[in-house]
Amino acid sequence: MLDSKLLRSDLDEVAAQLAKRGFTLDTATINALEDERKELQVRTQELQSQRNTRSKSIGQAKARGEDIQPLLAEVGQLGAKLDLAKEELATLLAKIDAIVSAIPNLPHESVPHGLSEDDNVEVRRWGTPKEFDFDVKDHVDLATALGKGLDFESGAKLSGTRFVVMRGQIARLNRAVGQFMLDLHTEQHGYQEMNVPLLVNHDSLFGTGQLPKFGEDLFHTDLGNKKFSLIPTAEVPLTNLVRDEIIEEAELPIKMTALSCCFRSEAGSSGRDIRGLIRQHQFDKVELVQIVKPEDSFAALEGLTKCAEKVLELLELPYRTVNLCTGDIGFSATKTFDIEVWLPAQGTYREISSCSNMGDFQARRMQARYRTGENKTELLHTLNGSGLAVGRTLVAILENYQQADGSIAVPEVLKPYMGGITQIG
RNA sequence: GGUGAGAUGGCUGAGUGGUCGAAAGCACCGGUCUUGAAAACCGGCAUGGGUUUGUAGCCCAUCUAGAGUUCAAAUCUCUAUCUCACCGCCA
Repeated sequence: MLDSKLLRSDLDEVAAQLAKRGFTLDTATINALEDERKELQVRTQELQSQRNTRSKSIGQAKARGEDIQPLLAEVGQLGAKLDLAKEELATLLAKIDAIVSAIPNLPHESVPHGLSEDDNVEVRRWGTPKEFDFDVKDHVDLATALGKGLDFESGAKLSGTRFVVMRGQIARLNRAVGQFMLDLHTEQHGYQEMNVPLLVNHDSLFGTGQLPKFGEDLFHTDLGNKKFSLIPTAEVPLTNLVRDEIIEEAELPIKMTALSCCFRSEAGSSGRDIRGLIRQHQFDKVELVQIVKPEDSFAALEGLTKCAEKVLELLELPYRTVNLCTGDIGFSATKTFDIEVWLPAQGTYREISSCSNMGDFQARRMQARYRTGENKTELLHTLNGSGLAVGRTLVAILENYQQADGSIAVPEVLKPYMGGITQIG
């Protein structure tokens, strides 16, 4: 959510910033509604003020034992006028709120301009893709051959397309990857391990920006009067921990990590990445979240991104890091780095982590604040990133560590998590 | 699932229709005192919004949330949510 003061004072500048990310702001409509709002709100508050003072005088007159009938008659018509004004105002505010809630965050000045992913800027590259002296297989063929380690047919039978059953050492490898990441971030990077609900309420989804605009990307439950949604990422519960809170400055920064299942409807991507583990309805992910003071957030983004990259470096998987352009960053983000891992079967780098600084955009929606040294409350900044997506890491390991006979070498750092075995198959 | 009790400012907690945005205590901030600190004393201290050149003033809203009664609601009514206790069921 953008600052409503900014929208009032500098609407044209906001529109110009948003245009950079391909979002057209209807300034004429907003201005018209805003004028109406100003007039109506002032009038409503004026009526309320009148009612308050008269009610007060009735109380005082009664206390003095005077006849209050004339006063009652006078205040009578006020009520009807006030009710009408309040109703009109509520309708108008709801209309404005619907528009403002759907406006994305402003891109930071360090974000490259561009309208599509072609304009993203690579900022660094690590590792060298391995040369294979045999025909590489993709992760589906590799894992299927290993005792149906990845079983998409069973996934389809149990649930449907975009679901998978993992079996044996592949299932264990998936668990090992998650454990390894979690241990790294808690033991080396100073994040606190968290375990959070996978079903959350609508307030939480609004807070991080999934609602109202992106409801169709989520799975929803509806049990009587309880409406929950499955989390698309642990960013939602972790970040919402500070919703409606005032944090003491000394407690900042807050750094949290969680390994969780994530659920996505993939409504807009039918036909994309149909094969394999890349785009599933359900997958594991280790999430990194930081809650920081405003002046620290861009440095924190660099640090958080580094933590995610470290996972790939320890796994010895080549990657590149990309500064997303204005047209490619997400709704709530002011700046985003994507980390892409090398996949030999596709001969390309594929996204495995997305690290974003949300600025105060989520904090304003959540009313997440901190108390400054001067005893004032100020909005926090929130950041999050995958550290990493477990399923996609599994894909990268299978494909990068495959050997000529179809077996998979176990990455050095994962051996303790795999009971000491050195290869699968 | 059943029964009962609750939900008030950063925390504890008073307040059952009329200057209540809310007593008091704690915490916090400033000051006096002190070589310094503590104690004591004095003062300050909620949030969101509107208006405005204004972090001035004025105004509005907020005592879990929503709806209602009333000229007037923290206070009365209804609904929801959450918390606690006991019972039942259960991984």
